[in-house]
Amino acid sequence: MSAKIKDVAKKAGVSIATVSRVINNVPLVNPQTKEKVLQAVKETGYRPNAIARSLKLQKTDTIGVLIYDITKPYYTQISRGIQDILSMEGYNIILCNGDSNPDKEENAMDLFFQKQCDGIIYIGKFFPDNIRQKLDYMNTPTVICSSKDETGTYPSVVNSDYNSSYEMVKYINDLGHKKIGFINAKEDKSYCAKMRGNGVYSAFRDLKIDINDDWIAYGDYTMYSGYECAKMILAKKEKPSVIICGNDEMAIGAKKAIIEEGLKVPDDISLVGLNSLEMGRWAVPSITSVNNYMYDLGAVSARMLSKMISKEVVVEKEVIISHEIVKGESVKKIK
Amino acid sequence: MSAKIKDVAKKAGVSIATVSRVINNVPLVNPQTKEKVLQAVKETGYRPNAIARSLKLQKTDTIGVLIYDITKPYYTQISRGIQDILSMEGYNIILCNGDSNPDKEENAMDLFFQKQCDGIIYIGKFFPDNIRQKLDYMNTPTVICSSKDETGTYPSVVNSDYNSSYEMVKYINDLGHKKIGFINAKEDKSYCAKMRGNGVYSAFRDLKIDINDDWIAYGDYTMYSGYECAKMILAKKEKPSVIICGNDEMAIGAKKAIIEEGLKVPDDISLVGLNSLEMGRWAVPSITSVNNYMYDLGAVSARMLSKMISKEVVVEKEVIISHEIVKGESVKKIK
DNA sequence: CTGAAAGCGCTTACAG
DNA sequence: CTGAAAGCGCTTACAG
Repeated sequence: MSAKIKDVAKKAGVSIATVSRVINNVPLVNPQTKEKVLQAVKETGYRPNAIARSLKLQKTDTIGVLIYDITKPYYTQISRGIQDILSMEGYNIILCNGDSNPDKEENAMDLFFQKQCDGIIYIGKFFPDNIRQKLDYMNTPTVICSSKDETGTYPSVVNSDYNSSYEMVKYINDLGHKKIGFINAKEDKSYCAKMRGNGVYSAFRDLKIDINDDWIAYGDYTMYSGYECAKMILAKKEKPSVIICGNDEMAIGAKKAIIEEGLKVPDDISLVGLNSLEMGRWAVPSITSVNNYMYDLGAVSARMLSKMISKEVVVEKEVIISHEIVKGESVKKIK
Repeated sequence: MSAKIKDVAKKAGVSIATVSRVINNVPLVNPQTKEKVLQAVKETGYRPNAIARSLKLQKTDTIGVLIYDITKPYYTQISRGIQDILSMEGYNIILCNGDSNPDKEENAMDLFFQKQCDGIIYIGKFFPDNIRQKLDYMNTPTVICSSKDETGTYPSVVNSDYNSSYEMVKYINDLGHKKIGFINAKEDKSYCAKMRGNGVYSAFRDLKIDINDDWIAYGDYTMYSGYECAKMILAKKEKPSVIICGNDEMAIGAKKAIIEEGLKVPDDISLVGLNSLEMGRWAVPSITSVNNYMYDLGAVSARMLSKMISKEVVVEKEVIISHEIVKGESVKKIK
């Protein structure tokens, strides 16, 4: 059995109240007493039981993090940003994968509630109503990361997907591209996909770029789906001069498809992504894409949550993380 | 304020003991009483406080998972395997990144101890002595994943790195390669790197393959380091016919370097990795590598820990996960 | 079948 | 400056 506060008290010849005060650095303790206690702590190897402490204090220093799928690089980066900041601020993390599965997500919320989490970060493709309802009941400080609470109850931290996608279209248009293909993820199942779609189509409109339905396809952000979608597009009689992919995974899949068709990137077809990943930068040719600072997305969410927990006023209902176009080798200038 | 067991008891007109029995499905409760309680639970939205429960029961259903860096694909996969199994078995997870940093690792162990974790999974490049000492004191069921406790105190789950590396050398040798380069990670800082190195060099010896020091370089498992190491090797007068890379990240970096030198993979230089990743399979050309079943590595660790916690006898001191060579397009047959 | 009570390991207002 | 005691929200052996 490991040492309890009682054991330390006995060894030091004081009450458990005094031991507690020493452990928690409450001032007014006689230096000699303190010394005795510290000595007893050392001898017993005592570490306070955080569970007992939490029960008394009604706080756990634990944050529930529900993430779509830790395995996807985009989310992995976000989660690392969250973990680093939260751990710096003295919090620890219970992590669950939601997989956009309502049951898993609700179970995670119940867990966070029962575990008395001091705060919650929800990271998913979109923010569903059933989770909002749970949260309303739970009444725990919560930040929505990478999607948005449309009711405005919970603050959110998101990418500047609309703007970055718009700029990307403008960028390739400036290089002479008018025949533009677009492989996006389903826009009704993902907030990112919706915003990226909105940005792309707005730019099409403003720049008078015709939409060719033959060149539009929907994947699911995986490499394989990018490959499949590109195959479909390349099977049409006329081919686009560039394909925009909703993320770099799909761009990498599309690249493979293009090469398999005996075409070259960017000589025959240019390729861009809308969310830069390390592997996109190391691909040959490297993928021109958008750096969304995923790590910062997580870090900012964590800082915001930490403020909310300490009752600091958080005025922002929505923080939009900036972005940057990362120029790779996958785009050719036309004429 | 959310409902406590007392509120439910009052509403149902019973004692808290009875509510507790209903919640925990203790048989001998009168069906009508049970019904009343269930009704009161529903009306109040009561969820038992897991912290209070843990304090009384002296178990938290929480597992501390210390992982090297959740951001690296190899570890991400392991962590997902752990999370899926543990969550199926009713456990939740506190996750920390160790970064091979002794302070971070020790802090994580203290956290797991104070949070009264029922079990621990340690996933690092190697298993350091300071952590073993902490664990000895903590006396918590622990599994070491992807490295090994050389003292044999804690069971470990590892890849078959020695065998897979040996086989890989044999495979390329069978294809006619005798001039073999090797980019590994530092063998004294990582158990995997050591075993992979041992396998490669044993095969060199058995197959009478000469080691050319010009073709040996040490990276750190990142793409960039693979790139740098390959550049170094390619700068020598004579070039190898194939380069073995300790993992696929380094292989992808090396590929970039080879192409930048105006050479082709596999026509001029073949390339293999020793740990297959999805991105390696989608690279062009795809990387011949070893599938180490990283997800299973995590899953098996989790199952083993779960058994240990429920006092089932775990006889294995070491589980070695099998592997499979994944043939890609990055190796040419010579003559 | 059900309730009163002890106790899990802490913290802290209250007295001294 | 220090200690006795209450209490955080549960579970369960004990009585009835």
